Amino acid sequence: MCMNNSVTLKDIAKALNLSISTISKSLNDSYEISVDTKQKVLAYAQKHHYSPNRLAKGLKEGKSRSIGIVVCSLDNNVIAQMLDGIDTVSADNSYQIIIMQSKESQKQEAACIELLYSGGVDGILISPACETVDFSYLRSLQESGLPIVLFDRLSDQIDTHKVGADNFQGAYDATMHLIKNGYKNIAHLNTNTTLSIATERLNGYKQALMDSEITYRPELLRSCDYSDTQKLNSDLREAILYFMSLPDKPDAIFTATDQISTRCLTLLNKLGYHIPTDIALIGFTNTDLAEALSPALSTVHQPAFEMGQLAAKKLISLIESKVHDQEYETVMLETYIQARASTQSKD
Amino acid sequence: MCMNNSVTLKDIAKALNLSISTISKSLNDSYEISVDTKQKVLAYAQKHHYSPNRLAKGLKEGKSRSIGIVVCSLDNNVIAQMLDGIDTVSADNSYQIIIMQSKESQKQEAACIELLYSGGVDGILISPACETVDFSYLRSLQESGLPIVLFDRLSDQIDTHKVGADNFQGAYDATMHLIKNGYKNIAHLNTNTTLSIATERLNGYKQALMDSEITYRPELLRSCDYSDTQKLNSDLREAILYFMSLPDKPDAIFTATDQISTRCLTLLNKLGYHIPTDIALIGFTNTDLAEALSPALSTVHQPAFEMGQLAAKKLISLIESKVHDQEYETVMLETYIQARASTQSKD
DNA sequence: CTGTTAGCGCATTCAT
DNA sequence: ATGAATGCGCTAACAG
Repeated sequence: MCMNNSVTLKDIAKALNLSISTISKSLNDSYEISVDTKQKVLAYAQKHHYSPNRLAKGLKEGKSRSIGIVVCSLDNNVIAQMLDGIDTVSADNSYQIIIMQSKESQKQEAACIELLYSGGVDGILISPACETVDFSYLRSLQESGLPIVLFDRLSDQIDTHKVGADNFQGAYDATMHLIKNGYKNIAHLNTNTTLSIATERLNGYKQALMDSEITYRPELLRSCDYSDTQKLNSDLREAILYFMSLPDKPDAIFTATDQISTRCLTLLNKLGYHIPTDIALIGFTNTDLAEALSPALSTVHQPAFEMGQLAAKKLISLIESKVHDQEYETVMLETYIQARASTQSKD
Repeated sequence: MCMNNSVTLKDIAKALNLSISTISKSLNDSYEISVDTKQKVLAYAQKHHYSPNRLAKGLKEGKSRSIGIVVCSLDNNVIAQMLDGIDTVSADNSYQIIIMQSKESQKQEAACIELLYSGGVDGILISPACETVDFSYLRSLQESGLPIVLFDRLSDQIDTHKVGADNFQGAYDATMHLIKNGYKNIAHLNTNTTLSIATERLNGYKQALMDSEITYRPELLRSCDYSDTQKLNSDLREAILYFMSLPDKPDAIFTATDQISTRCLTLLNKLGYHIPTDIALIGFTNTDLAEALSPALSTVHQPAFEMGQLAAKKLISLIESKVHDQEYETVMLETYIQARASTQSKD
């Protein structure tokens, strides 16, 4: 009987009057064991619900068949979809997933990583906290042999496999969509973080303007504090009021994140602006409810589930490859635009 | 160096020319060790980022300081909030959480539980799959000493701590809210599952009708298949069309789950019905976007985060209590009604 | 074909 | 105050 009273090899050995290693080999279908013995052992094991102790196995084999995941938050639409993708692949490959939240704090993130590392995970999947600028700890773990894959929020501070969305293109497409639909004065709401996804989305926006020969107006860009919902809401509110107070006010807004997109819509409604006649709106978001919103919201959709799947696949391949000399690659999955009423053509 | 190249007791012992047990005792601040030695050991350990191997520790101590969680799906608003609550409490108490999805399949759920059990988790938090009717496996684990707590979806097939929402009252309040606002012909959309939360919500609805002296009309109750989104959508569509074709058609719908509520709203809009003039709508859902929907959706809100927190607390107390003779209790957390445009008063 | 032994990293009991 | 020895459950090298 082991820690949780389950049957162990020893128990079976005793019951069957065989040695522990014979049992182990039988259960692992070793060629050394006679068919007869194997059957006896297997039968007993099944009858008594034997299942190997993963802790012991992990300790012995130097791995735990578990993957550590660090995300900023669990209560988040897009992240939930990514986790779902990660879990699908992990489960298929018999890896358990251990999930931890950084809550956007670099310090807490480090604690998560440390805990996962000492917990003996075989690898780590991480979407860094927006605070995180220092990747030296992660790098040091990597150098000592721990496979790491970045997903969603990427960074060039560490050399490894990375799986994200093509944020530049997504932002470019969204802005172009607005322009094609007759909107020329396009504001942009982004986060005040240094995350690459923020910069890429901003750059996509700028490039679309440039390609359309629309002058970029710095006053139409506002960066909002992401630290908490309260602060985000007040920043957004302020930004919107500012935009609408401009002499040459915008006729459309492109929003850079799930949170910002949906909250912006809510705020515009609350402030009494009519979408899209007063102002059009398109934003990054994965919510299923986009079409049920008032008005139906045009969105840039990220392949979140697929990102999770691919990131998990990359990590598992890293874990299971003996030679660690594969070229690291960065994959950017395509986003797509879902046009709805909030960006109805002006014509 | 252990499995992931981290420093072990042995390494420190060798480096400091001391025995392993001295190192172990120093790090555990044993009274047997001199202050001098302790300091030396501690200094070395910190410098080299020693962290105990959880696998080894778990194997030795017969526990892993980890909690297994089984939910039907990760990609779900309400569940994400519950997981967030669970994680908060778990992290505070230095427990890692291992999350698995049953995808509503009893078979897969059993596999999850087995995996968690053999993984040496100290306890299991489970919200059973809607397919699950047989709790004997879970009971047998419990009998062999594994602490188990049910949350959200409860069952009387197993005797343990249970944390859920007061579904009866929530449904009662929602129905009463409709009645007070002048709606008398109230339809109800529920799942076709045998889950107690489904029955409780149905009973709350019925009781409210009864208390208001409104006759319950069986034709105004439809149960939809929950097996997949496709099926759910088509069932809902059919149900709505059926309701609206009735000679004495309903003037309001009360929906029993997050999925049903939001999809029902989307479908009503698509089918061209105006809410609430053609038909009012209130439902269980926790989405932040309720007020941004078209129209703003009245909801029954569940304290999902708190449910998660409380369930985790209960489980940890079960794990850490030496004597397993505490009385099991079932806690039902209060829901609350958020009234919005979709149930505007008829007057 | 089966059994013995060793060792993964740790805590702990029992010497010294 | 320190160290040697044991065992948690498992696999694997080696012996018989």
